[in-house]
Amino acid sequence: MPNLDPVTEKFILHWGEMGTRWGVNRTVAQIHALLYLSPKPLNAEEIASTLSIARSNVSTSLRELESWGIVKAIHLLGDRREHYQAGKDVWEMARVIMDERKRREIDPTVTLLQECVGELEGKGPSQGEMRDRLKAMLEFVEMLTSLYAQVAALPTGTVRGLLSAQGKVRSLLNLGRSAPE
Amino acid sequence: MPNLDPVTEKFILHWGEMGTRWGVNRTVAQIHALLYLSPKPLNAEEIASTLSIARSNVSTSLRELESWGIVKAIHLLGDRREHYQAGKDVWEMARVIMDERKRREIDPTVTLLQECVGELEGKGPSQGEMRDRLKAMLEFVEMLTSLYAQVAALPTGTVRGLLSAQGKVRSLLNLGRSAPE
DNA sequence: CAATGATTTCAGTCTATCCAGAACATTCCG
DNA sequence: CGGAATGTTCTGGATAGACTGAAATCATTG
Repeated sequence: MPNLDPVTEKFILHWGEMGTRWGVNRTVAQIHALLYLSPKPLNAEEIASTLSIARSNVSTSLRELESWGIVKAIHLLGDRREHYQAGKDVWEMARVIMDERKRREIDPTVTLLQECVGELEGKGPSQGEMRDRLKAMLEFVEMLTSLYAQVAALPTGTVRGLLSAQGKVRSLLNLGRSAPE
Repeated sequence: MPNLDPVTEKFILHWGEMGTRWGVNRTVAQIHALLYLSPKPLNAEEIASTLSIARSNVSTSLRELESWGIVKAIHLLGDRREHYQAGKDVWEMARVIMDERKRREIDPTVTLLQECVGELEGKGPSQGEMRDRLKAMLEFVEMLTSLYAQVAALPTGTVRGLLSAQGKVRSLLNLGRSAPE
């Protein structure tokens, strides 16, 4: 396979490193980076040779990426092999990833916190402080969830507009509350 | 040291597990969970025996937590040992962690993306698509950064209010743009 | 239904990270 | 100064997870 363009390689390596810092397998992240930049869908063999990793590794990593919903397999006419491509809309990609991490990690955490708070109800004031802390944590996570859900539901373009308008969030949020300072 | 309350233990174990999923050492996360729930500051020895880990491990983990700025060492009168306590305000805690991860991970990513885009300027249209992708990614990260900065700058109470008002974000954001649907 | 091509599964190996324990350093007090 | 208490650094062993290569499975086509 053609040797990697230096810029592509740089990006792939960084993306892989970034993955490990956020609990994503390095290889999985690298494959995703490669597919994201690739102008055309790639088959498993191309991915393996480009990144110098075993085909079996590519196979499992691709399944992982598919389970996250950010890589799709497609078929090309006249080619039996599966070809893979990554979603190109970064906002959509982020939304899918966040949804999935919420489902896998945040939701169970909310459940656990609810259990913890529940089990402490009726306990003496000796544990009152602890219960308050757990409650605060629970409320925080629920708040984040709600905030994210609202932002994620917005049409893509709307949120993009925030970039151009510094301070917009503050002024907007103030509207619904007490008088602006 | 007194055996752990079952609820505390449950929370600590979950928090440790959660940490590993987000690139945080399990022990580090567990110590943080313990300190967050503890009604009083704990010294290294207490932490070690409560969690059944080596003192050396506690020492390095505490330094890690201090470097993140979410655990502080304090001194008690008449006690030579250092005692450690975690910040109690979850919103503030999240802000500190996000700031730090931005500094350590997002900022370098922005730099790298800028380099990548820069190196592709002037290259032929063969790489045009790739440049557009990298640009899109760069803009997305910068947008997130800006959005986060704006939210983080808000007084704590303001954001909390969002929890009670479902759909508020949408209606607020619409104000600055075209007519609501 | 063989034969070839493509993909997945699996068992074992390898490696990065974590962690315990020892050695070392520092502080405090008699 | 000696020794106890506290805290840090270092080294080597243990472990979880990642990765490979081979074998098995599945699909396609003549």
